[in-house]
Amino acid sequence: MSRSNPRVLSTLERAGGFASAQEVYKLMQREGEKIGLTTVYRSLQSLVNDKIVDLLRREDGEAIYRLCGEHHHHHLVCKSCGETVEIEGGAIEKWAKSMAEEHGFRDVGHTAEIFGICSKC
Amino acid sequence: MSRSNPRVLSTLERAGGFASAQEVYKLMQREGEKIGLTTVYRSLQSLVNDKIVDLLRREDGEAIYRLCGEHHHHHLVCKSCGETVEIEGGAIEKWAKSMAEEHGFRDVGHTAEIFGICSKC
DNA sequence: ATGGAAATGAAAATCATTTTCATTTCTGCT
DNA sequence: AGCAGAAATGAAAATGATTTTCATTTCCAT
Ligand SMILES: [Zn+2]
Ligand SMILES: [Zn+2]
Ligand SMILES: [Zn+2]
Ligand SMILES: [Zn+2]
Repeated sequence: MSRSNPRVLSTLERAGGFASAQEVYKLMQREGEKIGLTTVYRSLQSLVNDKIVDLLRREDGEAIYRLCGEHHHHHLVCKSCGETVEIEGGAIEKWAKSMAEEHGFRDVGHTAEIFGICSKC
Repeated sequence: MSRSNPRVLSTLERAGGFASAQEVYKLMQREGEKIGLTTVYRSLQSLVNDKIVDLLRREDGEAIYRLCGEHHHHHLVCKSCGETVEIEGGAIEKWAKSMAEEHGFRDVGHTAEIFGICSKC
């Protein structure tokens, strides 16, 4: 396992904490950083392992990486500008738990995201 | 736009209503059906457009297609065998709506899935 | 039957991601 | 400083799903 190259994390931050590997790579190129695409991929993977960033998927399946607080939470995302608000999911947590119990499922997790258009857009 | 080849839908049903394009294709091959991979892709896309199947993503980003009732609902999925239960999301609907309002978002939608291990597994 | 539209599928193209592997950089030790 | 092994790096090739191209076939209405 390789450690994350700190410039990758820093670039992801600069990108608004929300970008694909290809985007991070292109951004670093434009800014004159000398780095290989492979290292960008490896660093982002490593950040995901360390739970420093979330890995999710665009509609087309491309992986996007998002900087992320440490506790369990959900997101409210602007479909237009990408602005992301971390929100608490109290109601979801209970819903997931009760639904799982009702149907006899164990070891349950869940995903929940809200997306729309933010007030600025 | 092309119409969906009915044998594709029928195969997806036979697969348990849950498969990737590649899997549907391989299954049809094994069963001696004469069909091209391109047609399988086109048919599945068309079924998604018509909202007859859901399109979601495996962890690795591969698209999987799932037969699906017609009204808005959520899913409880077994990570082991893939068994899927359609569930109502009353609590989620309210949560999503209130969170969105609270942060000034409009045109909001949401996704929510619960996954765990079913009682059989 | 006939002409145009829709469907089909083989092959090539695309594109994100992973793998390979040789080279470079780092680290601890003498 | 000098050296050895470990870790990091990145260019190029490989992979694999999905899309595009395009020529051919099937349908359908007249
Ligand atoms: Zn916005
Ligand atoms: Zn939650
Ligand atoms: Zn199961
Ligand atoms: Zn809902």
